[in-house]
Amino acid sequence: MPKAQLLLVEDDSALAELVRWHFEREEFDVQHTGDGEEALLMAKERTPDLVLLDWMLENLSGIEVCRQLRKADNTANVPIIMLTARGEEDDRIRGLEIGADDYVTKPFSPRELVARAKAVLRRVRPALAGEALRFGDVEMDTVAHKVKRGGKQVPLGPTEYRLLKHFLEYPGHVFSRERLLDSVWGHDSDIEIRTVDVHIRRLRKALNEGFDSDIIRTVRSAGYSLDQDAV
Amino acid sequence: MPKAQLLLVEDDSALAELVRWHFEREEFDVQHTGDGEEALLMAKERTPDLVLLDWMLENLSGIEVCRQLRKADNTANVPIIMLTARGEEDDRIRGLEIGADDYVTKPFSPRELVARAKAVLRRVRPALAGEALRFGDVEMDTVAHKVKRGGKQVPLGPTEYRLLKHFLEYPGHVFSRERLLDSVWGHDSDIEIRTVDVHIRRLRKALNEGFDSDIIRTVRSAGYSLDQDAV
DNA sequence: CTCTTGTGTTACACTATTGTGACGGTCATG
DNA sequence: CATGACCGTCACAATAGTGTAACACAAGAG
Repeated sequence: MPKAQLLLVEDDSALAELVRWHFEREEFDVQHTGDGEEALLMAKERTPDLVLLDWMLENLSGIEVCRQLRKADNTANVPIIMLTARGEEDDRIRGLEIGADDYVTKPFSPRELVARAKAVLRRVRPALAGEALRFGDVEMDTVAHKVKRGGKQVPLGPTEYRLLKHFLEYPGHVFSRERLLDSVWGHDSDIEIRTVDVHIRRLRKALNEGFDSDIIRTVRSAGYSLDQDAV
Repeated sequence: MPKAQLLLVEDDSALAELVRWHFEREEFDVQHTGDGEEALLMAKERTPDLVLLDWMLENLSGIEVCRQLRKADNTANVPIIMLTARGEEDDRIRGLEIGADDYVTKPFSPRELVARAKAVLRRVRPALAGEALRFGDVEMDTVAHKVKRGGKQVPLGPTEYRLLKHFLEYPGHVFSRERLLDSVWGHDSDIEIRTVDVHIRRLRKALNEGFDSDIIRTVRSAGYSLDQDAV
């Protein structure tokens, strides 16, 4: 299983080390900085899977970092957990409204922090949390690399598997062919766009074998998405 | 108006009413029960968008309800926030590990609970966290490329979709046919002006199917706009 | 009321987009 | 190194969506 990339932004270095230790023990890959500006650069360069963000920073307030992260394309969807000494209700609400996914007040239990991090990750990137991905009656076991529909195993080729996985990670989202080429085939591949159609076709065929509803929706001139009810 | 469906499972009825009041004020549609078995039935019948789940229930423990919800196809992906009097770290961690998305200990601030609920929803169903375009009873989820009126899905072609999106982005604004050609078709297209009428017609037809009010207003010699009470 | 202008409605030919099956090549794997 | 699974591409078929014209209808001006 690939490790989850964690970006820890915290200027109390003793605390940072403690947190790092707990997360590394849980197979996270931890990057750390105490500086807001630097955090933004690091996030831009290598998109983390999760950000732990201290509210009080030297250069740039945590809340500002949070806002900036939400603005940039590559980090707009990265989950953020705010860490803070402030326990005021209004602050917590403000943090959540600005786009944080969770909010933990100091002093916190590192184990609970890890549990919360996993809960958030499970939601956003289930595959990283070692969770089974599922949508309707389709279930993907990312550890065993197996896919079932209605309890029956579905044989998939590697590309179909990655394609389905991508859809399962963002259930319901419509992806353009271009976007799918980027995410599933890789940023730099010079593959014909229509190749996507063919693999969608193969994926459909495999998934619908023995069923009469099609869980892949074609959105004309936009792309494809998962959908429970074939419209 | 399409609201987020909230299932509240809580056997302290005074508390339940308080929570209900706060969520309804925020445009949630709240269903309530104090019984675990009943909660499962309700969730099965009408899949909620979010579940608030008390840990201590009469029939079935909250944790068991949580587990059952995760098993059923239609509720496997529904986010769950656990409510509990227990503040023990181990309990919190256990709740999160079992698949809860968040965990709030009593006594909690209702406002914070609402903020947390929204944070979770924003992640799972952006369309329900106020990030969808809407006007009156028409709602557009730009991520899933879906349009609903009064909760019922409306099938639209690509051009109708773009046209409606444009109107929704400037609610109430009147656009001339020329302006619409520019914005929706592109300012270099050499399309007949009357084509706009035809697409307006198609959009109307699709949106008004099964309703008797027309939300598109014709402004004679000026253009079209969205309007709640156009006839 | 009648004329003129603007809008609603429909049918239809045409275009764009997507579905599908076949094919040759490649790459692991035994 | 032989074999089979898998891949990307293409050509053609099927389908959905588009623009236009023609006519019907409605609203205001005089």
